[in-house]
Amino acid sequence: MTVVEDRRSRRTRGALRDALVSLVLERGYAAVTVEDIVAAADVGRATFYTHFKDKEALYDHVVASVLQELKERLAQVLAPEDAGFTGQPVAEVFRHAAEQPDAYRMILRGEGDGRGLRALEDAWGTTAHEIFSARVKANAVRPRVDLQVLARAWVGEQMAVLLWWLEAPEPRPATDQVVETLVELSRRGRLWATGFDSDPR
Amino acid sequence: MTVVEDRRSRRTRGALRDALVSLVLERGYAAVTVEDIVAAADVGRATFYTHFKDKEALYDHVVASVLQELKERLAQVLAPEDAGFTGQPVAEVFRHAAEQPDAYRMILRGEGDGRGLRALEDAWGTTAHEIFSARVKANAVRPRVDLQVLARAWVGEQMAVLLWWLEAPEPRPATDQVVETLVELSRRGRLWATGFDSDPR
DNA sequence: CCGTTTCTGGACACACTGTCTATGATCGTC
DNA sequence: GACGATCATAGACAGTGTGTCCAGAAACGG
Repeated sequence: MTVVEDRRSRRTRGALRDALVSLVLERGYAAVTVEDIVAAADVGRATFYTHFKDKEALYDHVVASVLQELKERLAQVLAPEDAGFTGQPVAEVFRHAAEQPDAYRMILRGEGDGRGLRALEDAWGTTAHEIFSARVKANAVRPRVDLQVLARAWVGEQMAVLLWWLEAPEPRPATDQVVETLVELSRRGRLWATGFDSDPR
Repeated sequence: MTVVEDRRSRRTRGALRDALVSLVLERGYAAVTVEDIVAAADVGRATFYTHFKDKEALYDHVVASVLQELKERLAQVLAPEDAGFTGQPVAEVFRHAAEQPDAYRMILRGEGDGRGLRALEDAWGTTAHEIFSARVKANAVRPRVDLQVLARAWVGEQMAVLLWWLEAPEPRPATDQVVETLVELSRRGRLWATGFDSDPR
């Protein structure tokens, strides 16, 4: 087995990936046919089926690639035992998304009947859970809220803001600024953002 | 034009709606065909097309029905000028979702390429924005965070938790308890949930 | 350069779609 | 309970996209 893929395969797969993503963003996943994809990628239809079983397999391949990269990045950021709350992991996700905004938009919009969305949610949620666990351990306290729920909530918030950010017209607000806002919300709560620091009632 | 729909139409449409939702939850939207739907609903295939243009139209109809109901409910809860933060609107959404959990699960999972998800996000987000605006006005402060972003984040958080709640094995945790947790997170921030009240960075 | 791998168009059976028509069943109403 | 209006239905139809196969052409890496 060769280490590096045949150039033709590489080119073909890349073209198919790009074609899928851009067509889905344009028309929606359901409205995209394999024939559309091969036409956009300028590839023979028979060729498609030598690489992927069907449209779904190509979609899953794209999602898996993105998640694989993301996991590797997050692993690096999380390496130093970091019970503080620097927002590093969040920033890393935003940076990654900025590098391939289209794929992220496809996933976050829920294209593909939300399969990519759920996969991203799981991957991100696992990281979130680890962060919260470390924090609880470091503070030696009993968590006030079930950590699974907390992780879900946190991830849901971030994914929503990430999608908003990716869909915003360019030039987008600076990554650091958005991340800083998210961290502040986690730190002080949402009421802080619309009123006084200590809220009566 | 008659006020009440013909009984036959009502029955047929209801059966189609239920069939779509349960099939989608079982196999995923893309894997469900019109033939499957009419078989499950025990309706002739020709009949389907007298009511809906295609599968997508049926899906949109279901989503629109849910959102319509939700809007009416939220309007009632929001009627009293309520700048406090009672969590009433959130509780109302959870109650509504508990009444038709399957439709909500279909939507929140992102089935239908996320179209329902986006529609729900918009409806809910509008309400959220109104709530935050009222609060900012009541406190006569300049919001620290763009209210659109804030609304997005809030809604994202709640939708994530709602889905978790709906997918949880029965008996589900009590609505009030989950809502109370969400309100607390908004009030004090997420760090509070995993540590001490005043957190040193 | 040569053996291997990939690409390709065209043909095929198949599943599902969306439309139409004629007939029978069920409705609301008087 | 009878009647006109509306709805449900089976079956036929052409059309579109799918997934598989093949044999020849092209591009690859060593």
